[in-house]
Amino acid sequence: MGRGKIEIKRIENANNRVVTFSKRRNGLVKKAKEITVLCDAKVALIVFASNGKMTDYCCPSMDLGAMLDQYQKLSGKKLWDAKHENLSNEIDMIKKENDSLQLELRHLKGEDIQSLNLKNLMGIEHAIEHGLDKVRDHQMEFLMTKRRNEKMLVEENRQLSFQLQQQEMAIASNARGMMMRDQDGQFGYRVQPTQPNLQEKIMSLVID
Amino acid sequence: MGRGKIEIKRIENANNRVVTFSKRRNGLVKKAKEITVLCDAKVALIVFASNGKMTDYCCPSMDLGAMLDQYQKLSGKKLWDAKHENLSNEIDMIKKENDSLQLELRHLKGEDIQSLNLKNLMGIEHAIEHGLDKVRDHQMEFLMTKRRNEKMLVEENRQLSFQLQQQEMAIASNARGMMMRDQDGQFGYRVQPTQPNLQEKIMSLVID
DNA sequence: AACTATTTATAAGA
DNA sequence: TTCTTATAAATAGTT
Repeated sequence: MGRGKIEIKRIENANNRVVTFSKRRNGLVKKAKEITVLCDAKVALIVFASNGKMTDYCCPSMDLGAMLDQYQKLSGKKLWDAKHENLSNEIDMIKKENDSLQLELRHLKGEDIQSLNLKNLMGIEHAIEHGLDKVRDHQMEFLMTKRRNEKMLVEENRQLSFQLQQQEMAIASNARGMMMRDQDGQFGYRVQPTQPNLQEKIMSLVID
Repeated sequence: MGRGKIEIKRIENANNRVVTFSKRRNGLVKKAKEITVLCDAKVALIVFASNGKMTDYCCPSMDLGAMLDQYQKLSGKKLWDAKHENLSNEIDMIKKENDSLQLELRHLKGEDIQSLNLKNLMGIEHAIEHGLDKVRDHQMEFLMTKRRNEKMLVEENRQLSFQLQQQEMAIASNARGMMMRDQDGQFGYRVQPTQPNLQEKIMSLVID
């Protein structure tokens, strides 16, 4: 339908090919619209040019998603259902793993053990005992740390008291000389702990 | 293009509509194929007749699924991606639940407890102790059952031995009379336990 | 992008 | 549905 007849094979001249594509694509979309209106048909059309540019048409009465759902039903071919199935299978797998974890957890808590035989029970008992040992070991570490810290606190207190006492004595012995020169009492003494941050550190450990 | 010009509006005569649909659908598919070959284009076409019957065409160089993937990328519209997202989210949720179960499990086994504080440790200790109690209770039930079964076995043995002895005595006392009439010894005695299935039942319990 | 000679599609009829 | 055919529509090559 044109000045000359053409064979239906790839148009080698790139420019002609692009022009023809443009004309025929428009014709195709027009025809799609026409059959939609004339015949109550539902049409979905997607066209990619060789340069990747896309044109699409979908009848106004149904969106593409619905068209494709219908397509899958009628053709039996899977578009996204296959991907869905993969994901669903993965969900099933994880759920099963989850269930077995939950069961193992309940067993370790002594629940749902009615159906277990003696061998299983003994295995679980050993696992629990082992866990208990470890947890208690760790608690013990905590307590040891606490005790060490308490000892350090006590020692620190002792040193502080000692220093305080020494300084009070120094003040007392100097008081008389000071009284002579410092009428306003503007020079005082501050008591500084030897390791100023240590007490805070220790307290946080003890409270924890 | 035909014997007369027609307006592009729904064809009211049902028969004409069906006929026109058939002709134009063929034309549409033909044009789709032609542009595919002539212009290196990728075309997907789905047509539903008003009676629901479907026709589809997809260029040979790309399957419909790939076409639609591309469509989603280029158009930004979502076809199945939304459904996928839901499933993916569900997977993430279950995986998280899984992880926390695994962690709880490891804690009960005394693993990965370095980061726990004393309060958590004590909670876990109590859970473990409780579980251990329950498991041991249940083991104890097993052992009690076994012991009961052993007693029953012993009692059964005692009765069987007694019956055996009695029958042997009976045989011995009748043996002389028998010898007179039964030269071939074809008549014998079978020892039957009083409850033939009991031993098997008990054995299965003990072995379990 | 427009033009137009031709081919192609198809509406109506059988 | 299919075939036929007159005619409308699409479009290949040209400008």
